[in-house]
Amino acid sequence: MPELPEVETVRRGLASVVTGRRVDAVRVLHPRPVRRHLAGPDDFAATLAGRRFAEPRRRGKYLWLPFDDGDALLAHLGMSGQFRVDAAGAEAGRHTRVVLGLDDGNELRFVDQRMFGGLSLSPGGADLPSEVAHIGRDLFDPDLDQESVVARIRRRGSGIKRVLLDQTVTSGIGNIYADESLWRAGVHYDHPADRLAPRRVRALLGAARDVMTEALAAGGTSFDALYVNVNGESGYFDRTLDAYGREGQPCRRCGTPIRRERFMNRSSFTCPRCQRPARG
DNA sequence: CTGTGGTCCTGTATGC
DNA sequence: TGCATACAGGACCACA
Repeated sequence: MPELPEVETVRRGLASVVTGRRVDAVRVLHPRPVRRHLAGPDDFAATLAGRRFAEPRRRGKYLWLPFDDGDALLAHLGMSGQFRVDAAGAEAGRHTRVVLGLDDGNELRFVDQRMFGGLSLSPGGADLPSEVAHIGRDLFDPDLDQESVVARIRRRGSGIKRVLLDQTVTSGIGNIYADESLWRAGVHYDHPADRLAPRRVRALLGAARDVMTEALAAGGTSFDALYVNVNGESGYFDRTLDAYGREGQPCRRCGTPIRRERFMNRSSFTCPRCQRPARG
């Protein structure tokens, strides 16, 4: 489940291997990941050929590979998307969906089992694709105005986890890091956002930034082969998760068994003692 | 505008 | 053994 630290790990991996490389032939093996390219898979392949990559960029969970002509290849990994860089002759896995030949004999391969992710060409999108314009700045963005994020969060009446997962408020947080941040800050997932004091919201955002910084240093979180870096290696941050996936195991702060509950049609892991629901 | 719930996808795990 | 069902969930969209 690629969230900000995993996408940033991929971005860094791509930066060292695709920057300055020219795209040769492109093969689309499955049409779904290029569904946002309305002119179709063949046009997608033809329009990419011959362009040269600049340094990959990211906002939240969106990743884009600018070309030196001002356009960009926009990517979202969805649930299970991966970028792999392999020698052109190397065997490709069965979930390989799009292959971009590069001018150094390598191939950039977009691999995606569940195909929630995808690629598209963003005209003029080198600096910030229009498709990403509605996404809020993430907590690693030097231009983030944190106090305006705090204010936006506190204008919302829904549960705080729903607001954390709203990528237009601040981006990059998914189900795993939402649960981890809430655990660290001692906040219940369904606490109405507009009933959290400003200092608690600041603490929550600080916790989110901390946990994602630590995850990034560990190369990202992974439970299986669904998230890997561009060399096919998994991160190991899952060994240090405090809440997510720890149902029945003792809270590392107070020893109370972690509880799993359904919220927004997904699992939420909380400590029933450290994260009390709001009263009323 | 805000809030909510359905939908897309496939592989793995579990139940009968 | 085999079939059906649940589950994983990010982004988007329809609708109240």
